[in-house]
Amino acid sequence: MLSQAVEDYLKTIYKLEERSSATTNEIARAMNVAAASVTNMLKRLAELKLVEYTSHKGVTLTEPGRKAALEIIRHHRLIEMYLHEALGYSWDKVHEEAEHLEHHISEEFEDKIAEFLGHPTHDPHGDPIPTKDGKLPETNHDSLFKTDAGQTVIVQRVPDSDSELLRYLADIGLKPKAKVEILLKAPFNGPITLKVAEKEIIIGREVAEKVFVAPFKTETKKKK
Amino acid sequence: MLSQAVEDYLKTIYKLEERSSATTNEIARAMNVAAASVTNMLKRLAELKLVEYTSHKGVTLTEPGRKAALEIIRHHRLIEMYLHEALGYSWDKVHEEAEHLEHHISEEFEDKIAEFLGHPTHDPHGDPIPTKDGKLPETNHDSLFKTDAGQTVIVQRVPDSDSELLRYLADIGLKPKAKVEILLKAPFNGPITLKVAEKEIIIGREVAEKVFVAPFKTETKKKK
DNA sequence: TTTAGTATTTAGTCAAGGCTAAATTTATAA
DNA sequence: TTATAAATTTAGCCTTGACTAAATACTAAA
Repeated sequence: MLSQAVEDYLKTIYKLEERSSATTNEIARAMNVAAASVTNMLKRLAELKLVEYTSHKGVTLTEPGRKAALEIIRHHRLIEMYLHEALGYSWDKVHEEAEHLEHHISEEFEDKIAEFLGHPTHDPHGDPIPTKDGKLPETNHDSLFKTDAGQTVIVQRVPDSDSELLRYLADIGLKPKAKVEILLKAPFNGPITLKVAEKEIIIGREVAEKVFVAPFKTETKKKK
Repeated sequence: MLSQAVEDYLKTIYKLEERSSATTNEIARAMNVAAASVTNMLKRLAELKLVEYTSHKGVTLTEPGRKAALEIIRHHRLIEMYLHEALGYSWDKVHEEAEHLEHHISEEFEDKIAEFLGHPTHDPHGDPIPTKDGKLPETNHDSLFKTDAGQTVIVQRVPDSDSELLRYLADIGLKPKAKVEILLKAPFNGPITLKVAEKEIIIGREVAEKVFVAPFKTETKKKK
């Protein structure tokens, strides 16, 4: 069994690899530990064959490393969903609890809650839940910030770990599946005016960059 | 926050104190660690003011130590109940999962599952669940082994950690709340014949010593 | 009260994971 | 190409919790 620390490193590396590549410093920053600690751990992970490590060049996950990372991510997102759906946690509180529990549940627990939830594909923040055999749908949504005025979109995903942001987003209705019309974008990366649930709201760049959306398609119903 | 190791020691000490007193060797045996490791830990626990430690004399929990132990036990038993009731775990599997989870849930989680369960007083094995303010009802039941033939009793409690035994007990109907008539006790600590749910069953000493019961009272209904 | 046996503690190790400070490597800009 | 900055690694240290082997303390029986 992998230690919690090892699991946390793998998860972090996985997420960094998604965006670009995982270097010592980036891992250190993401995990809030000293760079020297990371170097140590990377050597150990390499010995465990969980990563490919080249000194001064960063790391990449091996196949077993990737599998392990996805397993933890599956735990995390299933637990978030379970806390929200079964225990009535608000969506800004699920991340922290899941952050601990993800390392300590058994396969049986995982299966039982997945079953209970009807094998969900996404967590409450719109993040996809890896399948048990380690598959994760490709998702590559644009942020609200990059979307042009005049478009109508559906919110797909928001960040999961910033409670304050999540409370704000819930407040203004920017939750996954919400329909959003982009009314106006002020020049020079200024505020964006949206219509959400019949209400007009104005958000700034910082928030707009963190809300990911996909185009709304009217004729999504396939009536054959 | 206390480490998992510290919590496990406190829990073990608490349970040993219930039966008699907690000595280095007994703790070592109960936890499956070397006695020297226990000595080390006892010194640390004493520094943390969680136990009173006198060299060569064993330990007793201080008030904060007792509180902490009861909190873990509350977690454990609530989780067992939750796994059983909400997730359909069989009663022989709840202990092991709870053994891990008990260290990693938040106050909020504790409260949410207690709420969900309607603030239960006992876990699936009949062990009492400490209240949030650290109260635990006195329980001092006799075992089936110590009960005389001819008596009718109600099962109160069975051990929680022996899966095989639990499966056997479930099989023959010896679960908490079951009504049991003691038909016959063979001499020289021999087999005991019981009537449980209209069926006659025969159990040996080893099992009888592990099932705790209280006298059945017909007129328990207080109709004023 | 001596002695054997048992319980306990001491001493010294080890691995995991963290840290800081110093050294080194790589990258960049003049 | 060379100086400097930034990234990374090395070296050495710390704490937690485990271990074994050796020393010591307690207890009970002769």
